[in-house]
Amino acid sequence: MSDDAAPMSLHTRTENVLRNRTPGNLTREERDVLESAISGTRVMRAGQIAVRQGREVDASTVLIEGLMTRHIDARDGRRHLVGIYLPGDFVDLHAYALKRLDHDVGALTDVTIGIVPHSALERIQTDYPHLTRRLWFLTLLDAAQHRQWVLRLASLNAIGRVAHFLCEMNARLAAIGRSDGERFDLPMTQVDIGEVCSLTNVHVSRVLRELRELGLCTMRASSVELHDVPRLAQLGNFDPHYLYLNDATARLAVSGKGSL
Amino acid sequence: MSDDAAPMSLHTRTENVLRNRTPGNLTREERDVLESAISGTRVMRAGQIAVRQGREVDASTVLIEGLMTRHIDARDGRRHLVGIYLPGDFVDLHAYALKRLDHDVGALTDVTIGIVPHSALERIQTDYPHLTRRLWFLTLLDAAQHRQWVLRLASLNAIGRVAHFLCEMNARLAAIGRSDGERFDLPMTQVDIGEVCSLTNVHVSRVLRELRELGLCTMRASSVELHDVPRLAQLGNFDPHYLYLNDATARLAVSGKGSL
DNA sequence: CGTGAATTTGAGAGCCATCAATCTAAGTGG
DNA sequence: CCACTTAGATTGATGGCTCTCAAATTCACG
Repeated sequence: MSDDAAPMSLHTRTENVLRNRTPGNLTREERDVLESAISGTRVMRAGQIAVRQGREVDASTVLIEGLMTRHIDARDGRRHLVGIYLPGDFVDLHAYALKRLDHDVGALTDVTIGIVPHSALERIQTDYPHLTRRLWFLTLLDAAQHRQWVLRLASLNAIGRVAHFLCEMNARLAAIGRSDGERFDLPMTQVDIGEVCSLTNVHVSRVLRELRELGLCTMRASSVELHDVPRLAQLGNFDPHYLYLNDATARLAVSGKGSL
Repeated sequence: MSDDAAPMSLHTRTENVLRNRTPGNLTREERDVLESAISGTRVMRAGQIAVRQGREVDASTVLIEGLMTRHIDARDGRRHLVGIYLPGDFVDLHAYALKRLDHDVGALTDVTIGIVPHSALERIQTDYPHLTRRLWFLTLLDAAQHRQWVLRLASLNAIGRVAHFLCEMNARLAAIGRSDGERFDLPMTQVDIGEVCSLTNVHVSRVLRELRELGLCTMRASSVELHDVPRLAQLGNFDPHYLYLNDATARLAVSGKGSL
């Protein structure tokens, strides 16, 4: 379960953790400590479930490469995403204190993950109060994103929801160097996007067509291009403050232009 | 700002914190420590804003009496609740690590709150690792509730949302001894409920009528009576596991009957 | 008893779901 | 090299849930 797929140079596994977030990147020492808390890495195929709802777990997962989801299967048989995670995100850090999750964690694409035993987190909690607070902060970031997802469903219509989601992905990907502020890869199907925005794939298709016809963005295969970030942000009522990005990244996220 | 409204006997201010939650109530010592972290109490009138979005804060708030909300004003002028809080809940504990909130915190009714300076939380974090973890757990409970609110909006129709919300309130109120499992006070207007469930007050009215006609529950003024908790829970796809209640309370929350 | 807030009811409209068929692209095997 | 397969995307027609607008009614309270 923990055979390293390929040797990784020191820090490459945690380089994206809290990268470009506002209280500043992790210090060198914090990176070392966190890195050494990873007992091993693991590769999973798209579609696999990493953690099942209700199952007791004794390790958390940091996503190194790929896309993962938190999702809940509703009674109607449909799957609903309540979170989506990028490289550098802890997908189930909250399992450390919760022990059992209230949702599933799955791989949306092929992924590489790092395993962080809760025993290692215990040691961090007793020995590194500052890093502990950064980890706590990470789970609070999650909560802030959840609140924004509530707001997205509550206050936006279909096109606004998709615009908001694309803006969020653009901002978060830019923070980890995977978007230049306007263009990025997003290996999601229209069904996936529907599960995020609570829309049918049929309607997602119509919305993407409208965004295309409005000249706001194009999405072909897994490649997204935002042609007018400011107007998209307005359409989706997107304000990146909830992501706690540093200033440069936040500016990029609403203008599409700038440098990191 | 911190004149105690009325003298309170020791522990009455924190008696509801984590009460009947699953890793067990706070220990006597933890209660003492937490109680002494409260620098004072404050009374606020219904409708007042306690913390404004984006404002930097250096203290958190524990709700002692009354109802508070986390809400975000959308561009369309409508207010959307992203959380609702009961006595014993920390309404903005996350401000300790976040410093600036991504939402407003307001009083839904007249409330009494306890002020917990972040300096006191710092001391707890360095001196009481176990209590720190319980506090972390509290913020994770918030996140779990947020996820369920996402799911409520994403997967349920109007009547299901209201049913789910009433079940949640019943469960959480039962945990703090404010519901007998079927009957409780809930001083909210239909506009308020609409802001929770993302419905117009007009439609909330229709939904409550339908619930009444189905014999599932009646809500008059601020008093709620659930006539058939199991059917309500089914209608709202309500499963209280996300609240991490202890077993007795969880059973009560889906059956309406039982004792704590 | 008057006043304003909250609730209730009705009529009409719009957004998005549902159902169904078609189309495209990529991969597979003969 | 092409028929076949399959997942994903697209388009059209229809319907339902909930919003909007408007008016009436009830309730709390001074």
